[in-house]
Amino acid sequence: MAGSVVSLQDGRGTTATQDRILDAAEALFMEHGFEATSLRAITAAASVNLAAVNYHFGSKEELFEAVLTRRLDPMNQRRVALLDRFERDPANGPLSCERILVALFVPALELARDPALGGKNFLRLLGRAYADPAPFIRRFLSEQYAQMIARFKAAFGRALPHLPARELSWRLHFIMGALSYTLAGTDALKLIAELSPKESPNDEVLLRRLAPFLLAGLKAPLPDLPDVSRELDGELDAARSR
Amino acid sequence: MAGSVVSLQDGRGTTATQDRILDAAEALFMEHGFEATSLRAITAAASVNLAAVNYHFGSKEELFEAVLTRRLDPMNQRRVALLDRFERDPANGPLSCERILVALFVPALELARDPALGGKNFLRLLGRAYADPAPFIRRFLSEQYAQMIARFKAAFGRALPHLPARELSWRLHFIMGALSYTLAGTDALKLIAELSPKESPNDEVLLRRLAPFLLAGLKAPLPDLPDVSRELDGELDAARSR
DNA sequence: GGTCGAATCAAACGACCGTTTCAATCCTAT
DNA sequence: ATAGGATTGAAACGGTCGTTTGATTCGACC
Repeated sequence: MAGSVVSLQDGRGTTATQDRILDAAEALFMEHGFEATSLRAITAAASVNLAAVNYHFGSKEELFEAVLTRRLDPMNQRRVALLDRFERDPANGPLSCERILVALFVPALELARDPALGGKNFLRLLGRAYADPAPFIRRFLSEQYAQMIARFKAAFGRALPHLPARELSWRLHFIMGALSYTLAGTDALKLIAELSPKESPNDEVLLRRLAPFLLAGLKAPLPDLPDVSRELDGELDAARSR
Repeated sequence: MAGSVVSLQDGRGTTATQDRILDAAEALFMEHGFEATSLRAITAAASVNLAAVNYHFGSKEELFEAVLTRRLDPMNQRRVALLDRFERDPANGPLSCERILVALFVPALELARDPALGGKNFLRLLGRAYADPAPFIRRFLSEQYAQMIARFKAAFGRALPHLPARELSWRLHFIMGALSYTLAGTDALKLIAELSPKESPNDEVLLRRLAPFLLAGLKAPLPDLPDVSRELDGELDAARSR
């Protein structure tokens, strides 16, 4: 029970043991997922006693949340802070979609780039968590993201005044999906190595390809009755009567 | 061992027991993932003896592959067949991106729509599998998808002759990512209910929103040095020196 | 220097896991 | 009808799981 009160042994509220556990858990959760990673594997990798996890974090689920919070919370705060700074900057008039997307991407890039901050491992873990239907994970993520998403939705809404709110919500959903899938990408790294053998396979070239793609999707004309939709109708009718 | 030879008890090469196992496994794998779903839970839900899975499928992993193959194989064959039909159709000249995307989406929609074909459950399971780094899952999926992806990449390449092959590969990757994430979507159904309370929350409205978004991304101008890229550079430099 | 809480440790708990075994049963083909 | 393979059944195998316990060590403070 004493573990629930943060230690004051160092300035950041965590002990060396807790940090070693978090580092090992981050790497193993990323590689095998939550369910398939055992506390014994984590404590062995961290050179720590098995009971230390339950002592310091309470349970395996709480450890998982701590792993996510450690990186996700600062990243989302940086995102909102960056957006605030852009919005207050009087030089550029109304905020463009490009700059909003920059505020969304740059903190993720900084995290991926700085090995001391966890780097690529964490982004892959985050992408996995996004696809996990476990209730406690979904609850945790939506709580963590709710504020940030709301802020960015408002910003995009001002940048795209002609876009109905409902349509914007969908497109933001698609953006977060493509982003998390791309970052989780077990295949993405392989793809980079195959396609760009000269570029070092970091997440930066990845996001630099993703941004124009998403921007075009964001600005796409309204799909009231676009070609693809009509063709979809026709094909589905044809398929139904086959 | 005898189970490895398919029974001839019915016309489709599977027994009623095997079908019940596949149905139960599909639902449970979808809900809890591969690792967190036990054979005991599957066999109990299927009202089948525990040993039946190892008898009929060999192992838990092979059962998982059988669950995927049952739906995925016909769906991808339908995709390629549809694309073939479009390409051979002399009426419409060179194939448009819209029609290629239709060939990619319609078989998924048919599967999602027909409850007898497994419906939404399977698409969610597929989305999960896409994000799973387990080696046997990744190997299986890339084998299953390799042919289909290659065919569609070639088709898109003809429809977008100005787009370098490398860029096209990236955008196809993004498309498959957004598609699988959206279909896996634990959040998507919730989003539909919130945004479109009048529409029945099926996958069709979902894909109808996704298609225009992805089409715009596909046709996006080349990101040689787009605004967002330059802004990204600037912001990253600024962040580095902070 | 002794005290007291925080932290670590080895060991065990009960539960559940995937898989195997082998006898009992079913179904088909002779 | 009956032989023989295909299928099902109950039970157990060895392991691993998350969590708990109770003793032991550590380190700051009066």
